[in-house]
Amino acid sequence: MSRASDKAYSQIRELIISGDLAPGEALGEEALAEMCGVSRTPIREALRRLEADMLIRKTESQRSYVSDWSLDDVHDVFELRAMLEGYAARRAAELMDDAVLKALKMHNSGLEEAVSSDPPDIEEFLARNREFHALILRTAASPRLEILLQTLIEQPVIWRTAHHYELSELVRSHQEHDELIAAFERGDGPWAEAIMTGHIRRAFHAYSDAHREMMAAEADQNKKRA
Amino acid sequence: MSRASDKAYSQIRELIISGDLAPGEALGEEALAEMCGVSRTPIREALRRLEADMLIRKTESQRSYVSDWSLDDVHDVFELRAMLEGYAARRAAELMDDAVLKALKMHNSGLEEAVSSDPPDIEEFLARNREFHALILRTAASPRLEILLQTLIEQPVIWRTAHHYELSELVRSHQEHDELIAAFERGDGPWAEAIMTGHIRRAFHAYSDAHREMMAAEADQNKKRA
DNA sequence: GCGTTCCTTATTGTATACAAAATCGACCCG
DNA sequence: CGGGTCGATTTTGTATACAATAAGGAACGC
Repeated sequence: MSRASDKAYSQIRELIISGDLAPGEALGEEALAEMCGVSRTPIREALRRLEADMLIRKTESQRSYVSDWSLDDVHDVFELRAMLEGYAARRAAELMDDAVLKALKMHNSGLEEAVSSDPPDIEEFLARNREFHALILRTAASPRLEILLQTLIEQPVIWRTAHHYELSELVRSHQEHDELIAAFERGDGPWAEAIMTGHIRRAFHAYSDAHREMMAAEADQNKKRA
Repeated sequence: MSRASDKAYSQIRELIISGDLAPGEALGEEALAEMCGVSRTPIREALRRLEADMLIRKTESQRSYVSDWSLDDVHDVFELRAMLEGYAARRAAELMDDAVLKALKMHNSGLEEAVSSDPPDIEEFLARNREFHALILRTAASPRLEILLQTLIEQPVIWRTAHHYELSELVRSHQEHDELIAAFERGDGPWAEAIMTGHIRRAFHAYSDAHREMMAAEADQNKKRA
């Protein structure tokens, strides 16, 4: 993180994920350079990486914009995640050991706490959730699978929408994690895969519902304003 | 392809895929710059892209080397390919149209010709095979799937080894393609997926056998030399 | 002889200047 | 008005110089 290009990368990345840089927004190299306090050279390197992450896109004339996502795009991503994370869970179940299992239980406890508190601590929930899934992925011991999933998981639209999930969805997530842990304890790969696939697919519908709600609320506000 | 960084990218990429740059070999930016007749700036950009393609790796101190692959790595890649290309085939079967079907048949005819000629035209076989699979992938209509598979498919170790496949393997490949086409004609997604998964998994064993042969032959030569 | 330290050298990281290309707007013509 | 062309301005691409950092090797002590 000491190199300027790394700093620029994480800085711009945060701005995109937090939504401070809105989808579709233009990203001029000069402006970013000034913002990050570095020259254009490391900015260009950061932009390349962000493009590989699919967080930005480039027009045919090489100008950079924050990626905008259609519902179809999101669906596409969830389909792939469901398959790949399911596969990861199956492999992880076969390679699971006690230390990892213990860590998973810990993350899921933290996740439950975050959900149970009033009001629910969504950020904490998301952090624990991320850790939980990352740990499973690492346990699957496939470096390429890890790389492939990275780009699918780190999607701002999805994280932002999570703040509008129903509480019941969050509780259900925690329960499914418990069931995953049970599958891991028994080393039952196919079971773990089935739970995980369902878990991700359900997450898509939770996203889809929350998204629809948000759109409706937005349209409502626009009507009032008019 | 007009930009210097693009030229550098494809030039270096070709050298890696052809094997002129051996696995493990160091890639100095200065040296590459001179070789390509451009400055280091576009070279650095090309190296980033090649790293994303997993054709090169970088040490912790940021030096670049041509990727070297263990058999485990190759196995890992084939497992993922089998799953993802299987999925692509299923989707493609559901979205197939006559034009694509015709093109697939054409490629497979070309592939058969390449196999039937004496001696078999391996380069032609590989080219047609690539086209065949690429067309299926495109028909699956999932931009992200396409991106993910790209990095798994374009692996020099695998292409190079293909030259040592048994003739019977090539014939079998052509037959499996025919079966895939039959599944596509009937729009039978699960059938297409099953064939494709098997097709890729068989390809791994063909690779593995050819690789073992090559290793044995090499060891033999070393013994003679000593 | 082995390991360590320090210095030299090679290599990568960053900044800046300039070249090439694209966008935008004014202006002109139909 | 609408459309198109040209040019000014912005933006990206490349080259080069310099700074920072890591590798390699010599000299030294143990």
